[in-house]
Amino acid sequence: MPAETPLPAQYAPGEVEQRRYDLWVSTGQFTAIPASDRQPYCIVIPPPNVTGSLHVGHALDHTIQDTLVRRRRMQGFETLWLPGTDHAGIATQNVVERQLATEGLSRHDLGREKFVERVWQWKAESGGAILGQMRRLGDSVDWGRERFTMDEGLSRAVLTIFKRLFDDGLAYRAERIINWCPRCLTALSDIEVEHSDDEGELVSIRYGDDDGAISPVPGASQRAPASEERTGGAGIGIVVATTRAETMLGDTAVAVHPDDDRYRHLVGKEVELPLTGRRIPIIADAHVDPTFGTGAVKVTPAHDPNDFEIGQRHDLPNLTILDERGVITANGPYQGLDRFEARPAIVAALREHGRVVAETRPYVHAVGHCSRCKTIIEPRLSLQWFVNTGPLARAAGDAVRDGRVRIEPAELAKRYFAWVDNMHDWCISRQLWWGHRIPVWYGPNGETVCVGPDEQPPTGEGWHQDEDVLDTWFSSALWPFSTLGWPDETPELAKFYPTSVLVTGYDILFFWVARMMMFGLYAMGGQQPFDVVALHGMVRDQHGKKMSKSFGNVVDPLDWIERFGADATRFTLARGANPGSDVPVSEEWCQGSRNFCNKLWNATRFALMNGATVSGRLPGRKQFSTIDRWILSRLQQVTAEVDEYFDAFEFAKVCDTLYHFAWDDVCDWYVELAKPVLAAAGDAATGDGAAGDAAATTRRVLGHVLDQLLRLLHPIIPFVTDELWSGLTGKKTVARAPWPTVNKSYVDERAEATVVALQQVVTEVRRFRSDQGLRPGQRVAARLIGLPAVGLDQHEPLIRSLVRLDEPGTGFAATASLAIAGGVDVELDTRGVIDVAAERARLEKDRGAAEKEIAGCRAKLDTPAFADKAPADVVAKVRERLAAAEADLARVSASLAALGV
RNA sequence: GGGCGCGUAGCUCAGUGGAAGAGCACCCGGCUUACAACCGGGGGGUCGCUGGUUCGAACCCAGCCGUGCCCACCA
Repeated sequence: MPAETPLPAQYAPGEVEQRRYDLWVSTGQFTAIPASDRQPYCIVIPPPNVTGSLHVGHALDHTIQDTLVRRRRMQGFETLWLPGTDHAGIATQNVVERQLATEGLSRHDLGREKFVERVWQWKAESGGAILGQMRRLGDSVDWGRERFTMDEGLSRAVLTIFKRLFDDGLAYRAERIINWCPRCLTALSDIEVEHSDDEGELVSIRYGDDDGAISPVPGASQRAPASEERTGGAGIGIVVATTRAETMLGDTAVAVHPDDDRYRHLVGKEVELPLTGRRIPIIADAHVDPTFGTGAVKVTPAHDPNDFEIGQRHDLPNLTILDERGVITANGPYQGLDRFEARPAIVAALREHGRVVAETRPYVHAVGHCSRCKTIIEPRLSLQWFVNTGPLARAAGDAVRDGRVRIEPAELAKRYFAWVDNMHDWCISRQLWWGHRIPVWYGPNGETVCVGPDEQPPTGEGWHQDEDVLDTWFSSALWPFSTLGWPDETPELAKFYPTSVLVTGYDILFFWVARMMMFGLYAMGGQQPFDVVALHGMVRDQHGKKMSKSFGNVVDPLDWIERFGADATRFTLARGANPGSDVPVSEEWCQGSRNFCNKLWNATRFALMNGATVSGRLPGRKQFSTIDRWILSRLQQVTAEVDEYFDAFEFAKVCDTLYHFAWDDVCDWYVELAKPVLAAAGDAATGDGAAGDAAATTRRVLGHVLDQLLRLLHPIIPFVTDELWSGLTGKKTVARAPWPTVNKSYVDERAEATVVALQQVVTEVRRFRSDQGLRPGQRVAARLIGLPAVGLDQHEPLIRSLVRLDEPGTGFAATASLAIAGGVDVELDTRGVIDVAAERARLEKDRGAAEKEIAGCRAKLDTPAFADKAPADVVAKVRERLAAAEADLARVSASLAALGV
């Protein structure tokens, strides 16, 4: 008799999720204990911006991390998943500045101190919303160890490392050309600049005297014979090409290649700069590409990085003609114009003076934009702090090269090397107020003092601190050890550093991963910050398109959690997560995941209604039916595969394997095959010993398989599995239940082969029934032939029960014959119901397939080289296939004949 | 300009030397009391193109076509 079950027929995630999460936290499931003697496993979360909310990219990133951590926890590791947020310099400052703007205020109205106070206030009130959202997703982070990149401890870490870099000469201040955002009004590092191919206008301008002018080379990039380019005039003139005409106001030279014969005679002379009357030298520098344009370059050291370098080499003056907002400061008619207003104005003026040679032409070239606000970057000469990345980057590259750190997938290591091996110095100062202020004081007599965390800054007349703050990625780079207590020697640091794995999207390989490597190795005496970098892709829509608001294809994970459940959301993401590749998702797929959760729910519900048991040892081998041995064998195989895929970060395959095992093997076959066994015991309620024992064994095996399956799925879909597992076992939570291990003694290939044969028989009969249009309830008399040969003699009643075949009674007459692989034949008596045309079509299809197979096998075997060179097992396999196909053909032909055609 | 991928069923993707696979979508039949968020059955692909290597190629090699991404200081 099926027992009553407390479970409703459908899984309702909402209430379960909240209850389970509270239970996990209140019972300390996520709390790490540094003093334990368990093996450590640690992941530090990529700290989301404190301004952020949980988007689908976080959901993917967190699902992967949570899955890894939960599995390790079940495996008995001392696990720590450390949560926290990033102060996100520009982003946060912008948020608060916008808020101020609604009050008609700017940050300057408040002043630095008040403004920073205001940001902290904002953070206290509305920052970190994402942390609450992480609970919805089920993140098993240790909430007792939450950190913030500007909290006291981390600030101390920042000051400590800065001081060390300064003392080692690796942090330095210099006047350089940096990337400047004229809207954000701050310097940016190279990676905060995004390049795009924009269309500009290449203008050729003649500098100097008319008669000395040299025309641009026809075809622009062809080098023309030098002799023809020479002009004999006494005046000096030269033609340069530029896309940024306004910068000519800041030119301090014209450069040509030293070996360029066209210009050799001009080097060392001066030309007059149009519109200004200034005279500037013509210099020779190897940087100039003689094949580009005219082979002569205007040099603007204060507004172009290359020109700056040239200027340094030739001791040219740096003439700044733009202010921090990109407005012309040079005296003259253009003063006060924006750079993009000045450009056409200057081209027009040059044209008026007859200085524009030939026509201007459209020119597509890479233009840098601010990654935050998309404003076009203005290279700007200014005094900034830099990190000399040379030795740090080399160490960061070596740690991967020598295998101490593994990048997964390995192909992305190439990108990593390309970057760390060609890194420029890192500009770390930002002209912002929100962030770690640079701990350097300048004295009245030009002194520069870097003040460590435990030192007092110099006092007295004329001393002042550097106004700038550090790049937000500076503190992020310390995250793997600063969060564990560095620079103190804490138990956490001793236990959990190096961290085990760093999970993040490949898009911040450069921003973050490489820098953590540099600083981790530097601060921790050459110890890497993590052993493995597991990179995942970007979440995309079901057509592989990037998610964007303008496309309207953005998925809100909280919406999915609300409608389909956190587990369904997680499963959908994990199911698409192949290492390093992008993850397509769609609402339909999330529905499918929800359905899967519901399937598990109902399978467990069935088990509970039928008294499945989970306690005590499994019965001895002799008690198992072939079906029991099959499912237990499959379980071992699945457990092994899942472990293998987990270790390779192949989450998609973990999901796929468990999905099919759960749905196909457990639900569609094992449970269906268990029903008659359980029903037989029910029929013999008065106590048929054999049927009762078989049912008890089935209950125990079903309970065991579900118990193990729920454990295997728990890291991916923690909520539903925990609810079901605790219902099944009566225990509180599966969170720390031992992870399943493979028991090889349960591997049983014969049982697997037998059940495959059973499935073939059943499927074939079902196909026949379907083709014949037989009602599900309609019973047909049949004779099953050849079952013993495939080990199915014991299971004939089971098969009959599954496909509703009666024993061949008196008057049985075979009217159809199903030839099934392995020599099994099912003869059916379908008098009165058979559809001759349908049956003929079915058989002819089978005949065609058999004939094709035979032809294929023969062709192979008749190739002499095949027999000679192919391995014996391959040849044998083909012979087997041929024999089977020939047998099939014979049976099908006989059936067709019997059909009376 | 340099580098790295990818092209397999309508869609998204597995498969990387020996019989073309999955999920979803589609078609047919079913409320068979765990589940209609389900069950059973089915159709559908010269594996981008062209050559080559091999007894054998979706898989290895070359070229081409298409497509995506990353890096980049050619004015």
